[in-house]
Amino acid sequence: MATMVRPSTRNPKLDDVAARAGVSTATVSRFLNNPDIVAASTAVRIRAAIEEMQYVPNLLAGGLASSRSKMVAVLIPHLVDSLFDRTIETMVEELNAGGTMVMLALTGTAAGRTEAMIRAAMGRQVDAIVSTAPISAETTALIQHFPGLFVQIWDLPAEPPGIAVGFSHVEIGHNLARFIYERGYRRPALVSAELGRARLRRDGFVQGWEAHSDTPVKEIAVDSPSRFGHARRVFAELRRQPERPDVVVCGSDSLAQGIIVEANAAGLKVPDQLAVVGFGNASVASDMRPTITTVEIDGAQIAREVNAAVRSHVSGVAPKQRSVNVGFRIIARESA
Amino acid sequence: MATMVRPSTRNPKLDDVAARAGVSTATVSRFLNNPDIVAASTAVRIRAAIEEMQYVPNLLAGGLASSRSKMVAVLIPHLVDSLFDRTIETMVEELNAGGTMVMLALTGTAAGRTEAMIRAAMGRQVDAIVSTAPISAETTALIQHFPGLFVQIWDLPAEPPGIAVGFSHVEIGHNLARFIYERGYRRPALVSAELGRARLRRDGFVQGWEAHSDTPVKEIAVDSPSRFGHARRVFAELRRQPERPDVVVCGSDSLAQGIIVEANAAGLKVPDQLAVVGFGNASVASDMRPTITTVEIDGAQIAREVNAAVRSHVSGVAPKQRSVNVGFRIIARESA
DNA sequence: CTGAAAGCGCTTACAG
DNA sequence: CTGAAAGCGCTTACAG
Repeated sequence: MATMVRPSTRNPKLDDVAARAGVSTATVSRFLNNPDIVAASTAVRIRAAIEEMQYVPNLLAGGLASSRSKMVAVLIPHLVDSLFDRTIETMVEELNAGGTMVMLALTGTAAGRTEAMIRAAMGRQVDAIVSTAPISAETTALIQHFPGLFVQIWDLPAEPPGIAVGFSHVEIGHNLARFIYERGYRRPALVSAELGRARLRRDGFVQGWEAHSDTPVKEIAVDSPSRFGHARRVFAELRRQPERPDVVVCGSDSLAQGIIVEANAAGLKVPDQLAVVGFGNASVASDMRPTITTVEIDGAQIAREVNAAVRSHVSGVAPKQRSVNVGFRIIARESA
Repeated sequence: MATMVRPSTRNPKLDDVAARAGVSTATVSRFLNNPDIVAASTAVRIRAAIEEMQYVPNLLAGGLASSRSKMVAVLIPHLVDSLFDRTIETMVEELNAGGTMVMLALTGTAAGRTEAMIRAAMGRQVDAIVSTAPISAETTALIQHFPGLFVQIWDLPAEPPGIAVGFSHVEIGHNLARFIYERGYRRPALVSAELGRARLRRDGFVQGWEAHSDTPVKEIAVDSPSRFGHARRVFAELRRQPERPDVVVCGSDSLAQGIIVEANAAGLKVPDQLAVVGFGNASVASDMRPTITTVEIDGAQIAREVNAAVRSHVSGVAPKQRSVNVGFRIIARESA
């Protein structure tokens, strides 16, 4: 039953600062939110009072009164082995610098938790919700009641519930097929998760490949997300093929890295005896030996586009476009 | 100037639900926060009203009134290449499941931003602040005014400002030195960041090694955090040594992985010609070829201990202990 | 440029 | 088990 004893001096509030500075609470509030509209001499006194009292504004009260919480919710499936880490990092850093905090919600890969997390975010009156998850019909209905900005990222659905910042997964698959073909490879294996966007890239790849060649694409499924640990099983399966593939297109750079390690262990030269392509352009892609040919997604740019849209939404301006396509780039390196 | 037009039907609030259910707002509030104290028949009506109106409680208002925000702030230096990803993931998942959201704040490796982020968290009235950062004297003064629980993790300072959940970095270094020696290695190289906890592990290692051997430890500095990309330079420096080290102790598993790749590329067998030790027991440690000998930190357990402390703090019970030592474990695998 | 006052949407003693 | 009412700490038209 022991409760932590606290110093009896309660933390100062706006009234205390106002009293000390000899102004009204309204003026202190204005100083806090819009310093320019306060007289310079008044500002000096308020600033001093705040400093002396170590005043920290209660942003729950502020948010309630202004209906702007200075919080943004970000929904991702997982944190570990995530393709989104660079995007999240850039979003958080930039928003933090502007005084907005990020609520991180983990949805897992199964459906269901996404809606609960959206509710949790709405309950906190966040200014925006940024989600990597595809949105179901029921969830769309919920989002209609969300007064903030809903941003779907890493994808470009035809009719996003809010706005979208992403790229075309089908197009990536398509371009990868052409790239591989033009490099002279003729027996591709595709290692891919079977759901969501990985599926879209797979579809694009298979379609694209069929335009060039009659050789079927050898497909190997892994669970999502593609990771280093999948490599052993995948490589074993590759070796079992009667006609050995000459290139493996992977769902992530870490899986590609794993395949290279397995190939080395088996005495296969990459890319001469087996070429490898990754996805995401993680830092290992350029640091691995051999360096890994991959698809670059500019996660930081996605973050910047999102933040710009959030800022303009908060200041009452609707984003110019419904969808922002940040594109992608195939980076040819040593592994393929 | 175009602002998004919103449906005129404002979102329902507690009064609306109360009116619909034919009870007072107090009763709805009780139902929401403590369903058991409401009569079963009343509960049925309230539940129905909430469901029909798709009511989402405003937790900013709730937090202001109750001074419990159901938010916890987590401060880490970076998201990418972070040793903390498993800890954060477990914390977020568990807290989310209990209706608490996590505010993620990035502090960078330089000082200064930590205090700003603590202020930002305090302003949002978070129930707890969880930080991986060492705390300066001024920041400690600020924390005195924080009514929530302050938890320092991944370390065990003698006098934490709040509570601490972590382990001894010096002890890890010490035990690693003994482990290496007992395995028969005699010319260790230590690759480590020079600041913070990496520095503590380094000190423990060097001290521990001196108890066994007169051979000095070859030290190579990298910037924080240790990562795969450092391997090329580090390995080159290793090869330049007149007396080649027989084991490399790394600051992370991904750096260890990089050293193995470099060794392979140079035709050196791991562990026969060069042994490698990692840190953290990331999933690659067990998936790499050879598998990587490393130090396991149970990040998920740290998260569970933190969450338990937060829960008890919120229910008014002081945590039993000031410090929780979750320990560590050296896992011997193939690489050393 | 500044102040008095109403209001944001909840929670919680207090009384019954 | 329930209700009336005060209060949480801000913001913001409105008036000057």
